[in-house]
Amino acid sequence: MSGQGATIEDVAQAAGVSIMSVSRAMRGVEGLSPATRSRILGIAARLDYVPNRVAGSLAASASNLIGISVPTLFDSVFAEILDEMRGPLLRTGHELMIETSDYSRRREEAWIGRVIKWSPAALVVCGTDHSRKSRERLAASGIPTLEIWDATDDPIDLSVGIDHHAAGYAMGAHLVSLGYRRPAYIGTTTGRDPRAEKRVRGLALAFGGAGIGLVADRRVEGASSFEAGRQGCAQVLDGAAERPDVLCFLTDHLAFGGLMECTARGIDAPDAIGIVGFNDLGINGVLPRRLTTSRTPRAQIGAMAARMLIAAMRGIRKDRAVTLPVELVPGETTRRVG
Amino acid sequence: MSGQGATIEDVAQAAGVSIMSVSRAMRGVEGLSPATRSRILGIAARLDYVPNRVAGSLAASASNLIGISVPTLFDSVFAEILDEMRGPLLRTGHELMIETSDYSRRREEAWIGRVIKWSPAALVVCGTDHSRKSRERLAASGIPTLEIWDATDDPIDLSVGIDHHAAGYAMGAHLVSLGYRRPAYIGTTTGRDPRAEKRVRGLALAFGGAGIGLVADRRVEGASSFEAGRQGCAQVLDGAAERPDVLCFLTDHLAFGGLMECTARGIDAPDAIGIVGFNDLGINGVLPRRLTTSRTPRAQIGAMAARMLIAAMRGIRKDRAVTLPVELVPGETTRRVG
DNA sequence: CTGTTAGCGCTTTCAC
DNA sequence: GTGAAAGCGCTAACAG
Repeated sequence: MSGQGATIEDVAQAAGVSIMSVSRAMRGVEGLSPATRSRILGIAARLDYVPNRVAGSLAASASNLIGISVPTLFDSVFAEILDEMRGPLLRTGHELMIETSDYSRRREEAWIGRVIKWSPAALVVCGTDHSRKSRERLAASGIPTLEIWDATDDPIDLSVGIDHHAAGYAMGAHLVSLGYRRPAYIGTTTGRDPRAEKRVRGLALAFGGAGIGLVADRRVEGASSFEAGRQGCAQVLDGAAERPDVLCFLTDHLAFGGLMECTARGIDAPDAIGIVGFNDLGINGVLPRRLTTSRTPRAQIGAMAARMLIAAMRGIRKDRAVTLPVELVPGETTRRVG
Repeated sequence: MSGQGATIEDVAQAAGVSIMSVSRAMRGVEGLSPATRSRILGIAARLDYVPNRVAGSLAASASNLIGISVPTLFDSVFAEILDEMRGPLLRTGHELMIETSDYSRRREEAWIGRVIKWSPAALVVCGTDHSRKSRERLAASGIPTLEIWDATDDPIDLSVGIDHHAAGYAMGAHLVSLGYRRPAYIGTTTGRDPRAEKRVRGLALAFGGAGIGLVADRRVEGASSFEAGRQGCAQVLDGAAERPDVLCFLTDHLAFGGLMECTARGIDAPDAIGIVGFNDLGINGVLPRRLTTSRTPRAQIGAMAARMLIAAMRGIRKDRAVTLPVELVPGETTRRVG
């Protein structure tokens, strides 16, 4: 039971028209005199009639649903992207169905199988790293599909994101130029995060170009990102044969945790060690010494994603693969050394 | 088009049975010999058949959807609650449809109107502050409805949350007992957050009992919670006729922003001023001086919410209104004064 | 501009 | 244990 809501039939009867006229009036499609249209709409409103989208979706083999899969809601990056997409998509009459995959391709694949049966108007997945079956299903579905957050030249359908490898490389090159020679990386073990791996590889490549390898590559799990960063930092400081001269963290929140650990040990940043984050998250705006980080365009990705999706649902595909720039933000947790 | 997925008819044909048998097999209902059941399931798997839930929902006037409305995804509190609910609910075959209301009763009401037409298996809304129409619709729908985060004696149907007023009062009483006499409150202007208002009233009541009023009640908007806290703190320090001796923030993230502002001004906590947060968020685990805060049971709320929902969908309603305890956590940003 | 006829893919109900 | 018939509430396609 969906409550005792009025059906299209009730409205048709009350208005003295056929249900098709009500259908047309509700959907705002052509072929109805303005007079009857407004009369029907008035009666529908009076009857508190809300069209049953389940029936509508089945009949039309199409729904107003937009399925969105993100790895997690804990990372504010995805919350920001989602929030930016929501407005435009809601305004065009869509409904969002959000899934979290926990960085699991298997879970993503299972979700695609389920959500596709809702005949969604569009699908959004995170990154470019999907199971073969997922890719096939998405490609064969004919449903507008958008890959967000990661950039690619060869999207399943559409994509908008940043070049994580380039971002990592840019930071590495920056640190090399500052004179850092013993870099360490600290991330998390939460599932596989292909974007993070790309950044590490970019970072390592830049250092490698100067003949330098990572002195540590630590993955930890913590109760929170902050805690993971703190623990990872502790482990690297305790464990590495060589004391790193710069610690590169998965995100700003990990970096802050690491910074707290260094401070607790009397290791001052940037004097005794460099600290680097990623994303330029909100916390960075209030720190006495801003983190050296990379500013990612989350809001633009979200806005662009909505725009591309809405266009694609109208059959318009202009830029299929959009790469947005990442801005390296030198902060006060690194300095010129050596 | 929902892709060229197999339909129930395809499976029936391949198995040489009627579609009813396939339907029974897929849903795992009684009335089918184990042999044919497993044969059908095998063929369905081979054909990659995924039942069309739109058709199923329409036919049964019931879906596996669970609609959930939270104010925002930016507040990690809701991300935590959602994450805890997701597992059990997914395991029982449900699909989550998450909406954010931006703390707007109007948006919540509109969403209820829409989601109800999906014949959801259950509905989750945040808090107890809904429009009259929302309450009526939910009550009349016959759909299991759960109000989370706020506690109430008189739920629409079910509720699980914390007593925000009591939490505010407890903190106020604690601060009074420590000797604080010039409390200020700093929150945000984001829509109306009835839970936050309850906490402030509880706080004010506790101080009022000692003949003390709030010297400031500041609401600010910032790019982030951290930034809002910093700005609110700056405004209170600049604006208040009397310098407050303790700053009570909406959440830990605002408190951290405020703490940074105080530090920047050379106002040390807890020596020169007290700082109080709410929720005991992850950041508090890595601070050199832990914030005095209130630990809210987000995970338990989520777990309990899922449990209550699953039971209710089976027609079982034991505890209709659950109130979980909040733990006051004295930190190192307050001290005995006066 | 408006209405009629067929379904969408599944589940309910009732036979067998 | 299994199947046939009759919809769920709506929209596509066509007729007038």
